[in-house]
Amino acid sequence: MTKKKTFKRFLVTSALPYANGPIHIGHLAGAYLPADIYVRYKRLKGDDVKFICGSDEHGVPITIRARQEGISPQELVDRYHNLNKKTFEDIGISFDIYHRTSDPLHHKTAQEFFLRLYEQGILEERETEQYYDPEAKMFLADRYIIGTCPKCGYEKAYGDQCEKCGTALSPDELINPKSAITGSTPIKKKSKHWFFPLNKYEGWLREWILKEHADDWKPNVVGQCRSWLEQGLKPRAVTRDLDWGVPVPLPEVKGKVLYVWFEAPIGYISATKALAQQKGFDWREYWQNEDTAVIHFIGKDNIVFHCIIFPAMLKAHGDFGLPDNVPANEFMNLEGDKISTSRNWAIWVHEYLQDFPNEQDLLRYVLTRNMPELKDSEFTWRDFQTKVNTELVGNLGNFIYRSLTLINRYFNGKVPYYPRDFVYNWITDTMKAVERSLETFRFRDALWAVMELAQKGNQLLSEEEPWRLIKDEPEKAGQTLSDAIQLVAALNILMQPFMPFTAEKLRLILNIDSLSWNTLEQKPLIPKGHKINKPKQLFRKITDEEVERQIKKLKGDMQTKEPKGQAQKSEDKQLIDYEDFSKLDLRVAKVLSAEKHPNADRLLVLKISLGTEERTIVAGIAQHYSPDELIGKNIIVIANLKPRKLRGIESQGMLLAAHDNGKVVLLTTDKDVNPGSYVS
RNA sequence: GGCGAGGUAGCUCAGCUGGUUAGAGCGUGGGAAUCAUAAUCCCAAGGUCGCGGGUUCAACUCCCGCCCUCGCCA
Repeated sequence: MTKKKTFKRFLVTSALPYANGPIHIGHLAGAYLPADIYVRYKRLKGDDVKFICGSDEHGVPITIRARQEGISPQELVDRYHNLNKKTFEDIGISFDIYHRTSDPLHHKTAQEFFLRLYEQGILEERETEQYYDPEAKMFLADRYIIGTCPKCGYEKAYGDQCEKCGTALSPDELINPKSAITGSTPIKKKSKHWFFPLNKYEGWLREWILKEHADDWKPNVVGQCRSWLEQGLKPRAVTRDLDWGVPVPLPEVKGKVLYVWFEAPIGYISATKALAQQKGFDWREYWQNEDTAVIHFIGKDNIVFHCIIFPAMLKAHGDFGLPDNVPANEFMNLEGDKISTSRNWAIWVHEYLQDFPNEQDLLRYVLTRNMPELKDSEFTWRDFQTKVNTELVGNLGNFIYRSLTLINRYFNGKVPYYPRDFVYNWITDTMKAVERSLETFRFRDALWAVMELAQKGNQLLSEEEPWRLIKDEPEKAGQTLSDAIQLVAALNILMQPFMPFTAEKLRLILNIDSLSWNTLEQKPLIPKGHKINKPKQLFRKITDEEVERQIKKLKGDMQTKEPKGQAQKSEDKQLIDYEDFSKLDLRVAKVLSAEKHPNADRLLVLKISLGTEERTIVAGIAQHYSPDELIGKNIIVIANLKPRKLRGIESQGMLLAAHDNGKVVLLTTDKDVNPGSYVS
């Protein structure tokens, strides 16, 4: 924050989620939760803020997916638009509007934007030659062309890259190219397109990002932009040949739409317009007025679009302001692995809401505590449990509950005295710390400052022991509890942006209605004589069983997916010669001992005998076999596999097992044979 | 391969523009307390700050090289 500008209005956006799948915790922690916290805070302060989002519904992946499922693209996006809209509502992401890019208003807005650039002569017209699938009647993006890799001979290389040998390819290099969609042979076809000359904005972008925003944007954001700018910007096609999307608004043009990268971010503008229509304000105040701060919350994969491409578009258009900040987060990993939609390695938010009904704030809390603000972070169910049980239940919930219980018991629910001065100091210090952190997008720090206030409350109670004072010096006990309830009231306001559901519950218990941020400076927050309601627990503990069930669900989901992939792979496997097979040294081994791997849930460490020698092997079968039932068994191992460390323990071989729909069954011998016997 | 971000206590993470004994939470060990969902409070132990050089009176913090992770690009 180099210069503190004061803004009259805030326009906050979260990345438009692509409407071909549900929302997972990585999305939430990256772009939605931080934005929501920020917006809720701004609203509490009484600032004028609009929170904008919506579904991104165009593009090739959606058409492919719809084709696979035998439904129309519109049906597909309807499904995920509705699901995601509801998911966001249920988890408490308080968008002022959740719009969608298939809406006519967006089509119109995007087309007008295009025409403005077109009429100003900014767009460059070019004719290109591309592959075309005559059966599907569509042009093919590089990755939808499959053929034989000229380098390694792999038959299923993509038009942009061979996954086998890793070489970058162009579709022209592929031998025997086929359409990935219909399998037919694509033909070359000429097509006319319009390009946006990004290169012309390079100098301006350098100045704007690397100089003006070098200090107030996050280092990962500036760094990523620098990376792009150093490599040089090139003109980018604004249009493409496709029938699903925003049609190019030129009379002679048919079968072309605006490219998603161009049209989707305009969705922020369309959504604002839609909201303005509903609420009756002028949308231009939020996009075309210097007094408005535009803030885009996104994940790190989206930096280039929000910091380089979209600003260049806005600049080219001429009427728009530019984003003031783009606080991109890094990624959240899950149980030691990257979140992956295709492998189903994810916690889907709508499923969390089913498994933990009315416990939105537990997830919101843990995701915020571990938000990937500065680097990739890690979510585990164990950690979820620990944080909920120790911090939410043990610290925050406990302080509030014991304070209210005591005041209820000893003073009939009435606040007996006015607080002492130090309480006001604690509260204003916390308020300032939270403000400072939130204004600089340090959500974890902000939340922690709140939790520290609760801890101070616990310390106060421990030191002064009102339950003891009540016997001989009841007025002192009353003083302590009057202090405590001020802290509870402050916490109620402070937690509001992070845990709105809990804040609402607590508000009812406290029997208060004023919730504005300014109340934190009010003396007292709750007056003497105020009557509170009977307290209830705000949080509950997460049990070991719940954690285990979730972990099992996560891993099970993945396993049920695997067989499919493996079956497909086995069809892909090429025929081999006997020499290839004879390279394998397969042997019978006897299991001497087995124990759990100290650092991995899924691994067992086996000591085996090969007759002449003993070996250690590490096998991923802990979920299917207990160590005890393995001892003494004959198993089949590959004895000449290169040794490899698995979670710190070297595995000197590999055992064989059959895989069936998530079941794993060891191979063994029909009759007993000596350890070390060859298998062929 | 190029560029960017990161590699800090057992785990999850903070450490601004270089400056006294590198921090927090959890976990671990010990103690106090019993109002509170065996929750709370106090104390302690735990780190070659990825590796190797260099600049400096002084580097986790700057420079160079290397290794590893993630991302973007080709």
